[in-house]
Amino acid sequence: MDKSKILVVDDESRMRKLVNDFLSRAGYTVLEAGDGMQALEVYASDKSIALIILDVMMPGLNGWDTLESIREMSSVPVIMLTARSEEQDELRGFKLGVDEYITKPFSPRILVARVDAVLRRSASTQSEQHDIGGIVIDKSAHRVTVDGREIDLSFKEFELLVYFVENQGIALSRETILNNVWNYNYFGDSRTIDTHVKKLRSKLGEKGDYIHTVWGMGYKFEAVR
Amino acid sequence: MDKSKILVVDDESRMRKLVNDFLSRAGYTVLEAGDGMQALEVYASDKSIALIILDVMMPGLNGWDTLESIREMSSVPVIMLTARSEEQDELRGFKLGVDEYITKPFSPRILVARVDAVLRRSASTQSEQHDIGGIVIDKSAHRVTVDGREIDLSFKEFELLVYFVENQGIALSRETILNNVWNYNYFGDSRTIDTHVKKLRSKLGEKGDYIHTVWGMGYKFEAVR
DNA sequence: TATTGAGTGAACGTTCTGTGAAAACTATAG
DNA sequence: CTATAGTTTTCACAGAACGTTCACTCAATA
Repeated sequence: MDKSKILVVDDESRMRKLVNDFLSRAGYTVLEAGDGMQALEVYASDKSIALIILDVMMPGLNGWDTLESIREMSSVPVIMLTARSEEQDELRGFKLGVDEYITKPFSPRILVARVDAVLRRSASTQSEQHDIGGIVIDKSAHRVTVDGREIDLSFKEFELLVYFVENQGIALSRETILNNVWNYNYFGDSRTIDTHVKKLRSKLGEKGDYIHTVWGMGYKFEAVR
Repeated sequence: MDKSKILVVDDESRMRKLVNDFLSRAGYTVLEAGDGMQALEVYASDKSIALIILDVMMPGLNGWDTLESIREMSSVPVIMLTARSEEQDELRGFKLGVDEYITKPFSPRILVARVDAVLRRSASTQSEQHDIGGIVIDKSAHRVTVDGREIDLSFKEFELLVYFVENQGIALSRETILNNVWNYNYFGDSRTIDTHVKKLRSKLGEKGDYIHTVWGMGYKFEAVR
């Protein structure tokens, strides 16, 4: 399968770059537009774009107006970026066929997960499930079973485990983990990861040592002892 | 099974588009007509249409007159779209074989559910019924029994329960629930869901904990403790 | 052995959920 | 049209679950 093309529309270049980074790393091809007009031009000249991520609050053509114009030419999937404080104009969104909302600030993991989900949905209707060495993760049900036994994970623990599993065999620094599982504007102590790892390990029982410590570096998930 | 073809008749293009969107996403093929005359033409030239959704209030031929003409050529299933204020001419509808009414505003869930129901009914004479772990839901009778004992649910409680049951095992955010169970133009507090969940849980008795809280996320229905 | 990093349990502050009651809204009957 | 009962929504508070930090201990490296 080839990489899907995604158009990111935001007036803040910092935000565009950020989203671009995350999506590029997730294997997508990313195009950027700094305002609504530019977005329309870009999309008009390249209808192979699979998904558009639209910031709501922009000078000139705002996200909604831009979307309205886009809808005149296509029903391409759209994700709206909103600030927490901004009211989500759900009615408008619904009518215009918004597929998802992402509230700033968001974690890269969530961004990528939503993008994946929307693209998957637009392709087919399939439920995402991982199964690694006896650990079964059902993302849609937000459920994890170890050797058939369901275990109870908190939100962050779940997010962290999913991140580990989706990056099996790769040594991940605390920095990297923080950047991907936590919000991009998180500035806390990276040792908080240790605490979550501890809890994860204990909740995973004997499968807990699939989470390997890479001394002086970080952690690595691998389904072996 | 191939997609059923549905003809949507409404003078407001926005409304047509909206209904089209919802139904397309649900996997139906949608045709549109902007007035009664056009509807008659479209239907006359394509009798493979499985269902017609008719707005009552239209300039020119109104919904009723249009339906009358349609009935001269076919007994195709029909759903009438009415505004809350408009009186539902039930007698007339009954005589003309109206299958369902949908009152504006409606939620996507209701639209798709009614369409599904009508088409299913028109295919076989089966009444829609769920039976999950002792909870029996008769959708057409709008009745719920728990371990054989009938319980009394309000409209919203019923809708919510049905939505949960039809999405078993999936963690549903409040956002998602609001979008699907409430009207598309609902702007309220998502905590209202908590209140309904509370009442549902208590009315379901010990089966109440089939509704699981997914902390930091939403709720999930699962017929286990 | 000295130094640096990791494991751990407890404590704290934060965020989210459960809940009852009040308010707003609807439908119904008089 | 008004009163009334029932339903839905909002609100505020209490309590639970969670995320984070900290101080300490233990382990790895050189």
